[in-house]
Amino acid sequence: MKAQPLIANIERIVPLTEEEREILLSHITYRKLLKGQFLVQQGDICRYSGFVLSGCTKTFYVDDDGQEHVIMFSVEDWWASDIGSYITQSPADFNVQCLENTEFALLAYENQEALLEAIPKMERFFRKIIEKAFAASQKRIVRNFSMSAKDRYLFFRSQYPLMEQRIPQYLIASYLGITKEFLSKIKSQIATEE
Amino acid sequence: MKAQPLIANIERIVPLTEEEREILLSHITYRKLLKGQFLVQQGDICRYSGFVLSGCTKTFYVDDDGQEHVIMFSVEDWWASDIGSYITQSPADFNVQCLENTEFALLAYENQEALLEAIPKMERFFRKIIEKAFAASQKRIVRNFSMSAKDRYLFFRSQYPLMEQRIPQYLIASYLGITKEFLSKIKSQIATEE
DNA sequence: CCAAAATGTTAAACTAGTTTAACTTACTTT
DNA sequence: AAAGTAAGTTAAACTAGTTTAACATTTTGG
Repeated sequence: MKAQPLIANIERIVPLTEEEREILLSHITYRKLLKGQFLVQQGDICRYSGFVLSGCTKTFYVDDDGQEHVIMFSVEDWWASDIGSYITQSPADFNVQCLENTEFALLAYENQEALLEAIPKMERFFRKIIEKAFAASQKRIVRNFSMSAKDRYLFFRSQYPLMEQRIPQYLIASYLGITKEFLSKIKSQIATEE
Repeated sequence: MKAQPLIANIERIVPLTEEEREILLSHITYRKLLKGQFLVQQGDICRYSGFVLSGCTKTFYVDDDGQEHVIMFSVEDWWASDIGSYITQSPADFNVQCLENTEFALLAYENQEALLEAIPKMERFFRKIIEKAFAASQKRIVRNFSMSAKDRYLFFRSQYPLMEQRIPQYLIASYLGITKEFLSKIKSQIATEE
């Protein structure tokens, strides 16, 4: 069944009965987007949280100078959305765009509300995953201040060893908060060290 | 009653019955710490989430070179803890230290579990505040990459106009990810502009 | 299979922010 | 009121990372 990875992901935190699984699935829709298409665009209201079944997205902000800043990548088994916009149903600060053809299990905002009404223990699931994401985000802020660009790159590589093969370097540079030219320099420096 | 600000804070998100308020309060303890004392220390397990009734704390990380990096300040009506450590009950990455004599309403980890058992809708409260904190954290990451130190300082000043009066400049510099010397330079630059 | 577009590299000139160090000012404590 | 410590300032020398620009390589679509 298509949503198997989503069910598995949820049940790692809150086990569900067969009935609950069915209720859950009745609140989920599916959508395939092509490479380049957007799940949300800056300024729009983010109507969906997307659980990635296959493919890959980038979440990014375009600043006043037109520069892109990647804040996260989402691959299989991760969620993608602009949470700030989703929870308040107000205009998004971020864009979520597909880097590959991407298949999502979508939870529309209204459906999340209905789902939490129907299965209150799902509150627990969402609380736990956001807690984890928040803790990770705080640590990232500290890394950005306490580590050099080179060390952040090495950390990224060790934390997500598979991402580098699917994501262009200039987007990884953006995620690390540096220019693609400087990442290129770092990489050649690492290469000559070895 | 001492915990009034906490009750008010919670009821802005989930209204409680009189009975629920009592159950809630039975899970709360109170603690006063002096300026300089710690609610959590890096390496310890964070046993409490602290809601600040009066006073002020800094949450910070000390890196391998011994440098402090402030990730947040908590004043009245804010929570303070190392969430990563609290939720997993594993060693803390951060310190929470009082910048003033500080009075907390504490929610011990075991008590949070019991409280969520007793009043399931409290899940909703914690989910909502963490969602908000996470969205804010993501935006902060982007600001740190897309804005100059001067603009980050001006943003901080406009977002938290009262903090500057209670918190030493060198800690604000740390929060902004710059040295105290550079913040000093920024301030004199702003002063001559006006 | 070719052309164009997207991605990646190199290097020189530059700049935002750091480091070091000396000095000033403001709090505490006695 | 003195003395010590914590906090803030200034300025010169420095460096991590940016900018610009030219070129190399890979991927993609027609």
